[in-house]
Amino acid sequence: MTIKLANLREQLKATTRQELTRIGLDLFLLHGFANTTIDQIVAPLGISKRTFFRYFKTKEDLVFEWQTQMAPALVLELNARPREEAPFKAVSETLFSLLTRINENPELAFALMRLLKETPSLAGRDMENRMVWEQALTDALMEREGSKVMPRLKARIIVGMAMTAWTSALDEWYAGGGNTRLRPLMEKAFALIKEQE
Amino acid sequence: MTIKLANLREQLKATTRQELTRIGLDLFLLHGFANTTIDQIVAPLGISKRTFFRYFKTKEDLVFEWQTQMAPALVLELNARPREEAPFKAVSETLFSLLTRINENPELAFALMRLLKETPSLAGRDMENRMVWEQALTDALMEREGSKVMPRLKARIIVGMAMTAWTSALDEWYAGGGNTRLRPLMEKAFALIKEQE
DNA sequence: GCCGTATTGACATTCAGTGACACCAAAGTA
DNA sequence: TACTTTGGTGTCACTGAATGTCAATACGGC
Repeated sequence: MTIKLANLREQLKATTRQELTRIGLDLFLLHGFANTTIDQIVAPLGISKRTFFRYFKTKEDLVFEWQTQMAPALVLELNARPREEAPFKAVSETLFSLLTRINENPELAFALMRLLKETPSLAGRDMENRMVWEQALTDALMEREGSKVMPRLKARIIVGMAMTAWTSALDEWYAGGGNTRLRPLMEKAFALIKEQE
Repeated sequence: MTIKLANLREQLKATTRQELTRIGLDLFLLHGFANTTIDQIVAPLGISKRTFFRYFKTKEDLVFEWQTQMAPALVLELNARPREEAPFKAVSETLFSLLTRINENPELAFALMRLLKETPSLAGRDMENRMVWEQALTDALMEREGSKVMPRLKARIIVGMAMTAWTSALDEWYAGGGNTRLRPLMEKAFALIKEQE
């Protein structure tokens, strides 16, 4: 995930952006999302509130940086799956690849989920982003299989089922305090989908 | 859906509330959600902006009145299903009961969907509300079957699959301009879920 | 060092949402 | 009927997110 830094300007921009997300998330997790003002976020960096909005369109965007970058990455992942793999299997494996990301820093993932759960507006944005994922994966799946054998409704449903497993397992993990291992839960969830009579 | 009107005060409140949603939706559909201010909504009724927020916590709440009332209604519907019905079937039929509501006024349903599609923040809230439905139905399903045979993860997945069918069919219906009949689409979507190998 | 362009800060403005307080009409009481 | 209590409302003032404008500044190429 390294970004090419053309020049000094880009470097500064990148670090500022990074610092803003770091400080912002810290403050959100500490005092809550609504109780944190933009002024509080920019103060430590000594930049103006106006500048903040040149980095992020909204306060919420700061929380979802990683998530919005995810959709294209998922599509790449899906396209990289072997051609002969069954549709549901391919989509499932694609989502499984996200697991490694979470396992890199489970505490952060858990903290973020807490933030989402206790801030309804953020939960809404979260759902909205998942819809973007679903949309992207649906399109990619149709592309992959050809819209003859895989009409939109069917693709949507296959993707939706995989996402259901993903979401259910993640929620279950969160409900358990984030202590249980996530992978076995995921596997169980995906297995439950398949055995559905 | 008739509400007991205890006294004059309640009557006035009810009609004001009704008028606010009617005018608000009209304006939203006409000029877009963001382009409509609270002042524009309250002006025709001659009430103050402050009063609006005594009826609705946020501007968004005005759009989702009916949807938020839906969760308890769905639970009742699910509880009314015959005991011997298979879990997935029972949940599916529960969601199917929503169809009649939509068919009462398809134009409004379509217009509302258009509003959701063209207003990301509303789409987020929509998803969030669906999560509330899912949560409620999951709890109800566990209750119904007993948490021994129906642990939370399993219940969540059954409900999630049914919701996937519901959502996919609805999206498909919207994509088709709302012209096709919704019920056959729904039936096809639910069938696709079951035949998932 | 000089210049064109991108980035930023300062300032002003709009609008959602909240808090405080006074006011009035409906509901309850005698 | 008159009196009190209560709920709903309007007014005013305020916070904070978000956006537009414009002048100042810093970067990169020359």
